[in-house]
Amino acid sequence: MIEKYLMKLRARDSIDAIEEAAIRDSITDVVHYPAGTTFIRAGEPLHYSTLIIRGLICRYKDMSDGQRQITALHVPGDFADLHSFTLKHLDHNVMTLSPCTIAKSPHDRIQKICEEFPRLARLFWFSTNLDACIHREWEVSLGRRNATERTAHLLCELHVRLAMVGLTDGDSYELPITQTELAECVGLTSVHVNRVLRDLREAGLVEFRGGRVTIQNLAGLRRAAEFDPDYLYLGLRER
Amino acid sequence: MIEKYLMKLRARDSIDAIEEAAIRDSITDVVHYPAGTTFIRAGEPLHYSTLIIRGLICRYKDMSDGQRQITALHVPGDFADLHSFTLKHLDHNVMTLSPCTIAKSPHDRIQKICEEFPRLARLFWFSTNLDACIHREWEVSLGRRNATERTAHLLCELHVRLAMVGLTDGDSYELPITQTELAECVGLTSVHVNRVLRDLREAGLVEFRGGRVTIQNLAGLRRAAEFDPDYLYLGLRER
DNA sequence: CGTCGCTTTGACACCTCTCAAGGGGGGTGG
DNA sequence: CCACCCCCCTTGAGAGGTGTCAAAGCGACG
Repeated sequence: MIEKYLMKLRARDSIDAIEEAAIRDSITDVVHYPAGTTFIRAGEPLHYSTLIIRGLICRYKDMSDGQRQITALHVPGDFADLHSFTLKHLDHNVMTLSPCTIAKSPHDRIQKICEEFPRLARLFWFSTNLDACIHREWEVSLGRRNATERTAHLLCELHVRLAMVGLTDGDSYELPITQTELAECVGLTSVHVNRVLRDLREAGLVEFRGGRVTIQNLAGLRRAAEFDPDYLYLGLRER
Repeated sequence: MIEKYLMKLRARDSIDAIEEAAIRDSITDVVHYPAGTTFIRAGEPLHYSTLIIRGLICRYKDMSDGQRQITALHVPGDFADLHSFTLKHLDHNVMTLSPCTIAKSPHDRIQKICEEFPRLARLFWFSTNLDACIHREWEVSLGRRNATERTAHLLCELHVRLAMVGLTDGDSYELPITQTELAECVGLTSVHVNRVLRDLREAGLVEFRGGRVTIQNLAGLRRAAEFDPDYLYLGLRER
C-alpha cells in the first residue's frame, strides 16, 4: 500500500521496522477518486494529509480570467499536502489528474509520530523542503527557459521521480495528462505545447502520445533541457 | 537584534519568554556583508542557518548562458536558509542585494530547540512551508501573469512583508535593488522592467526610484496585480 | 572632471498567443 | 451496430508581448 512511500524514504535514509509500523499505523482511510477530482480547496480547514498510492495529482491555482497554473505535480509515494500539517489550510487546490488511490493520514497522528520519532519528524520536514526545491526549479523554468527547454525539463524531472518509485519502464513512463494540463504546468498554451512536443518528437528526443512518455534519447533530452537532477536530492543523506 | 524575527513570529503565534530566550541563545555570530556578496553556494555543506537582521537577501540560480533567476527575496526577520537544516546543502546560491547584517544559528542548536520546544519546531517547519507558499505564488506570476501584473504583484508582496516587520513608511518602503535584479525576480529583461515601471508610474500606481518604492494608489496597484495576500498567511493561527 | 554602473529610450526581431478550422478516438444512445 | 458527440490533438495565419541591440543620459565616486 504505502510501499512506494517507504521506497522513497529509504532511497535517502534508513527506516527501521518500528518507524515503518508507525507510518503504516498513521493511515486511517484509503480512498479512490476519478480523474479531475478537486478534493482539497484553498482555504478550507484540513485535518489530514494525503499520501498517494496510485495515480497523478496536481496542486493548482486559478486566475480570475479562467487561466490556471499548476504549481506542483505529485506521483505515487509523494505526500501531496504534508505542508497542510503546519499551514492548517492551503493556499491552493489539489486535484487528481488521473484515477487515484490515496491514503489519509490525520494530522493528530502525524503529530504523534513527530513527538515519538524525532527522526521521522525531520524526514517529514525534509520532504516538504524537497517540494520547495522543485518549486524553485520550476520558477527557473518559468522565468528563464524557453518553451522547448521547459517542456523537456519537466519530462526529465518526471522520469527521475517516477524511476525512484519503480514506475518507469526503462526510458518510458505513463503520464496520464492532457496537453492542456501539461501547458498549465509549464506556463504555456496547449497550442504551443503541442508544437513543442512535435519539435521534440521530430528531433528524436521524446515522444508523448496516449498518456505515455517515451524518451528516445535521454542524453539528448537532458542536454536540450540543461537538466541537472541535483535539486531532487537523490543520494543518501549523511546523518 | 532579532526583534524583527520575533515580531513576525508573534504576528502568527504566541511566544513565551523561555522560548524567546532559546531562540536568542541559538545565535552564535553576527556578521556584516557588503551588497552583492554570495555567502552560500549551491552544494556546499552547511552547518548553520541565517537570520536576517538588516538588508535584503536573495536566493538565485544561474544558467549556463549567464542568465539568472532569483527564486526568493528575504527581508529582515526572515530566515534566509532555514531549509538547509534538513537539506544539509542547498540547491541554490544565497546573496546579499544590499549591505546586510545577519545572525548565524548553528544547526546543532536549532536541533536542540526542536527537541526541547516542539512548538518552536513546528513554527520553524511552518516558516519553511511559508517560503514554499511564496514560491508557488511566484510560479503563478511567472507562468500566467504578464509583465506589468508580475511586477506590480511583487511590489505588493514586498509591501506586506515589510510592513509585518515595521519597515514600511505608510505606502512607501526601501527596496535597495537594481532594475536588473528586479528583472531577475520576475523573469523579464531589465529593459522591459524599465518600461513596465514607467507604465506603472504614469498610471499613477507606484514609483520605484533610487532604491525606494512609493505606492501612490495601493488599491489600484493591488487591482492591477490581482493581489490577494492570503498566501502570506498573515493572521493568527489557531492551535 | 572622468569613469563606471545603472537607467532610459527607440527600432526591430522573434517567440508565444490568439483565433479558427479540421481530424481522430472513445463513449453513449438510438 | 451504427451514428453522433465531445474532448483532445493538430495545424495555419496573423497579432502582440517581450527580447535584442544600440545609444544616450544621469549620478555617484574617485
